[in-house]
Amino acid sequence: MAGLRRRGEELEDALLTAAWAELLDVGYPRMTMENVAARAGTSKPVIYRRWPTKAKLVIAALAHNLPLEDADIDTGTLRGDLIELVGRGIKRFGRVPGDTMPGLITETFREPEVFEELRGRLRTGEIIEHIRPLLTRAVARGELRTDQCSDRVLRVPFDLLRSETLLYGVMIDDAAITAIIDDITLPLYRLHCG
Amino acid sequence: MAGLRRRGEELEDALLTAAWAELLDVGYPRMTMENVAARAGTSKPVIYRRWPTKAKLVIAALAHNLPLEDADIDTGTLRGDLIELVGRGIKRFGRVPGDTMPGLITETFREPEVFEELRGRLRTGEIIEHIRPLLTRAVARGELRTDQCSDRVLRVPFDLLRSETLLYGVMIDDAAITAIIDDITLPLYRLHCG
DNA sequence: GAAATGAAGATACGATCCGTTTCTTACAGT
DNA sequence: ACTGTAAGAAACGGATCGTATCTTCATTTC
Repeated sequence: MAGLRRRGEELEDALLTAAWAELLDVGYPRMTMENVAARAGTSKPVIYRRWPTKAKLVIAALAHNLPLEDADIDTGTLRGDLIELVGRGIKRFGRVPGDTMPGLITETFREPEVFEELRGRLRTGEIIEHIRPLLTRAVARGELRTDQCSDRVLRVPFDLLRSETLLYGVMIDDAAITAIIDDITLPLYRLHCG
Repeated sequence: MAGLRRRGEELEDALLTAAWAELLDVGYPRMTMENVAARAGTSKPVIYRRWPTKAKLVIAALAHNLPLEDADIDTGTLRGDLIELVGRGIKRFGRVPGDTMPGLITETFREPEVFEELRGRLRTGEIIEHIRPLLTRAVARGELRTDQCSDRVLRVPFDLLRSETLLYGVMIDDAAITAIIDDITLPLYRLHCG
């Protein structure tokens, strides 16, 4: 219309940003492809040429707008490191509308490929690789004896937080975090690695 | 049409049973009110006269088809009791299609009233009241010193199982259960109540 | 610089499904 | 038998997904 036609990365950025804004504004179920297109100043087919479904668009928007800050954590104590790591996780996911993950899980449940992609982003792989370095450093400091323990034990703080996030809404305050770390996670780690 | 018109409880049972069967067959997102009505041998308005939304129908169907067996558990040890309790939980939720809970959460997120109802069924109330008696009995036997500990600690086994169920599908084997009980739950309970 | 290629953007469409409305007809209580 | 309430059938409006069509611009290629 205005003789200005975006292409490539510029257009893609606009779409993912629009999708993210729409998600924040109205939540997953009320986010429509039509509105995302309108917000990006374009039309639906432009979206569908890139992402075949709403679920895949949202997954792409998540990755685009919630980059993993893999910055090293080193507060000097295992407790401090854990609180920092979990806090970042909360801050990161706190920005995701609470209905997004359930929405994605529901929609992709019957599509193994997309569901796998989603699981991969939440599951062991990513999370464990963030926790284990903290343990290793704690061992180096003498706080623990070994960093060898099962993934299931390592995952505990994140599994608990995810459970609370999904069920109780997104708001998790500092008291909840310290409770999960001090009352549950640290004792477990000490038991298994101390 | 055939001159046979059901009423009251009989009809309601047929509807809830049909909803449950439909849920098992095709999962939450593909379950339609139309098909539920057809399966029950009736029509949509009959459903909508009882439950105003799909979400409420499904919640009712869950309650109808997954009765809480509140039968007392007393295996003689806290470990045995916990494994039994968790096992029942798994058997119970293992029959719920994996996409049902996320589907309900997604759809009811913007409807505080229904969402509250759903939370109430999963959260503290129900679950805690099932775990605490086991603790009390363990105290009576001398296995623990007190049954006073935070709800969050008590909930741990169920939160972990829910997390695994949501992310990894419904299949949770006995090894996972005993790992959650022996490596995580019991040590925590002993720490906080021993 | 002109032609060819390919994607942008607008519009409209088919399909599905929710929840509602309307209307007829059977059953229950009096 | 009479009457009111709810069952059941059918059709509708609205939203939204994903697709198809067609024109128009921009980039690439000669």
